[in-house]
Amino acid sequence: MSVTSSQPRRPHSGSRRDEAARLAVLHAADDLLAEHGFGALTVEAIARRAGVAKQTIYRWWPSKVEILLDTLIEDSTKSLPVPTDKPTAESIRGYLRRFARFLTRDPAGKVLLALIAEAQHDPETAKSLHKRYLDPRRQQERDMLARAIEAGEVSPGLGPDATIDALVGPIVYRALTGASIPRGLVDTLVEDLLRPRSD
Amino acid sequence: MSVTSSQPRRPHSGSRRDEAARLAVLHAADDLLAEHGFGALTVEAIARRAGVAKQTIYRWWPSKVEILLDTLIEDSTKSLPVPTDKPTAESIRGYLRRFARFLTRDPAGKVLLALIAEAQHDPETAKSLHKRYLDPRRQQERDMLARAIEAGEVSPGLGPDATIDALVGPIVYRALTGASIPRGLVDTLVEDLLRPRSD
Amino acid sequence: MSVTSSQPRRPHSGSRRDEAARLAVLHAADDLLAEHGFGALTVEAIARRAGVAKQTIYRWWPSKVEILLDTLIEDSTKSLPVPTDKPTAESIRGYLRRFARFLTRDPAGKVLLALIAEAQHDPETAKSLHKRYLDPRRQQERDMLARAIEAGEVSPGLGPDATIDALVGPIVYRALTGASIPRGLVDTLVEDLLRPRSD
Amino acid sequence: MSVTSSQPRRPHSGSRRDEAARLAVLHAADDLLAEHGFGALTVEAIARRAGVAKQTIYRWWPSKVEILLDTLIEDSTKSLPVPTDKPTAESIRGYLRRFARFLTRDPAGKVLLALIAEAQHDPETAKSLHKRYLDPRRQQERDMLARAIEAGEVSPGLGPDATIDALVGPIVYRALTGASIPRGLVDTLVEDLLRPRSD
DNA sequence: AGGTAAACGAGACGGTACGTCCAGTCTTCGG
DNA sequence: CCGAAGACTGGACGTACCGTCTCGTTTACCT
Repeated sequence: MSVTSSQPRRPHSGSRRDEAARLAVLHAADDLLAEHGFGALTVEAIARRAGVAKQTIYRWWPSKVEILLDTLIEDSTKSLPVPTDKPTAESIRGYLRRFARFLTRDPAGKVLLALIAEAQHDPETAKSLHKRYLDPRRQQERDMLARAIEAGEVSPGLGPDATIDALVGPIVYRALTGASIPRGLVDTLVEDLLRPRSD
Repeated sequence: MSVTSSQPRRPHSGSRRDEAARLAVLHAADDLLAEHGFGALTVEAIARRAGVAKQTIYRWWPSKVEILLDTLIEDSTKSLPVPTDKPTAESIRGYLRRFARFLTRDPAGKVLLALIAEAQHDPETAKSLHKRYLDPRRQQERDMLARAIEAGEVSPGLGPDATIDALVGPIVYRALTGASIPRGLVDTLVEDLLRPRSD
Repeated sequence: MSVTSSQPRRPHSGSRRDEAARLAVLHAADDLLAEHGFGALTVEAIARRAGVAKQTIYRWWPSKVEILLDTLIEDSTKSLPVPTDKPTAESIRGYLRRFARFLTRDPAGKVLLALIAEAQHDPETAKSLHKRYLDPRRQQERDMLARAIEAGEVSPGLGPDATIDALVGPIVYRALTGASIPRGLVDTLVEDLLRPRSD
Repeated sequence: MSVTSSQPRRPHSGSRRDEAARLAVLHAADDLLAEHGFGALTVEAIARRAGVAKQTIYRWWPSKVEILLDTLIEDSTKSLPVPTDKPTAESIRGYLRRFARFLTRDPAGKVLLALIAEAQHDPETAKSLHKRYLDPRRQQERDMLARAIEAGEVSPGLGPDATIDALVGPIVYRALTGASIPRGLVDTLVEDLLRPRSD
């Protein structure tokens, strides 16, 4: 018997998790958020759009927040990596610019804003968002900052977390209030907060 | 003697808007948000708690967002006025500290966070929030800043709105992520962003 | 403008129960049972068919069994009254014949069979069926029988309930098993069970 | 009968139908019906209880009705045989008494009631119930009756099926309505219906 | 002083989404 | 090839709120 029908033609798999369904749900959630806003983001709508039964969603995700977290983590790992190579002020500025762009342009950025918003309404969301997204990312950002300080590139007047919040906060806040994020804002933040007067 | 009846004992009024009902709704909304979180803040629950018919709410407020805006405006006018008297760096720092305290301690601060959150989900909320709260307050903040600049007290490296966002953003962001706002953060923000290096 | 629109034009009433909705539900349930069988008799289908919201059903009926009981009581009061006037063997025979006809021909008869069936699956149904239908009707039947005995028309060899069950049981059983109920069966039951040999 | 292999030590057999699984399903169905009523009798629950995969059930039984029919046939063959030996009125009365006892006491009797009930809801069940249980049994009962008539033991005023229904109907009906079946009822039915007035 | 109009509480209504449960089908994997 | 395991679509369940509506009652204003 030869190699016949080696292409993976399977309507849906069976005893193992259906990867196609997983992706369909993730994309459906993303698309609905982008196209019709958070109000349209119901589990029923996701299921409808993904061509999947509601139960399949509830089997794998405890809530729609976790779906969004999945898409956010996947997307932001790809399109918004924290720099690990050159610990320079320049690379930090680049990261913040990409972050600003991510929040205002990339659909995945809307997902983060939506999750921050949802976290205000629901403590469970707050916990998940921290544990699965904010905290790990913050750790990487702290590393980035620590290496830049060690290299003598920057010397902030605040502790690591406060410094990062001072940089990131204005960007997030403007995104949340629908304002654009001008290049000069990021530059000035980096300039004023990472290189204080006294040297 | 006897008839005292100075207390407003009227089962319900008649042909004019019932002020007692208005206050009952506002307080019910506030209380529910504080006690049981945003999830419990349904129109039905507000009506139940306020001892008011649902229709009475819909008659006067187009949505529960407007209820929250009413409470927010009332409360933040009282407990968080924008300084108008002395245009000094010190008074700006004081304002920011009170703002930080408002967001993290005052129940009314939670209302602002909830509205910023809701604005991510619903454009109508975003519009109302800007028009009725953020924009007017921002105008006062711009005035405060302009007078301080004119008085030579501060000289920020950014335009007015960007400067204010750079100060306010970190505070809001930390509040949104459930972090405390240390005194040093506000001080350093004011120091670094309002009195940049002289060159 | 005169007496115009004295006819009761009201789309739906408001604060009082909507009689039109009540009837729509009852008829929808009846129709669905008749047209598509018990399997199609879901609350959702009834709501759909009646043009009524599901909640309107749950507001007034604790279960679909109670809906069926309502239709059954209403219908069988009309089309299958227990004779109250002439306490003769003939009137009893007539009643049994109408009962047989009701079970096999009248759509409302199917409702009774369905409820007897459902009572086997669910004790709550059994309780309701007895309390609201079987018991009151049985009381009337006992009265009918007692008066006939008193009048010397009949003299059964069994107690009242056993006698009635001996008459009614075969009819119900044949209906349940999809058999027809020949005239002679009813006649012979009356003959053999109500007028025993010894006199 | 050879090796008997009385200890049932086989985890599961392999290529032939697993008798242990078959029995486990049958008993699980019986037990669930007896313990938790018809409502608990879902295919999933049977599979769970029997320690068997759902598919194993669907492979061998087209529906849960057929499972119940299997148990019913097996049980009622054992505990409720139709008399074949002595064609007397007495043996018929004995059979009816055992039948009454079967319906009200034996768990397997509940299975028959449940199947009669289910047949009202689903035509497929009605067909199966007749074909596999009611019709064959009825044939035996007709034989029993015919032999008794031929022997001059009884002389009913009705045709065979009507006669049997007149005897069985009251018993089934009382069982369906949760009533007890007094000894005198069976006696009187036999007396009045099988030995009518001599004229 | 009486009549009218508005606001009130109450709550029924048609809807939409929730999260759960089961039916019946399908696929994988081990024996 | 059988059976255990279990993922999958589909659809009904009963609940919670939504925003709209109508009822009957209660004032306040305006003739």
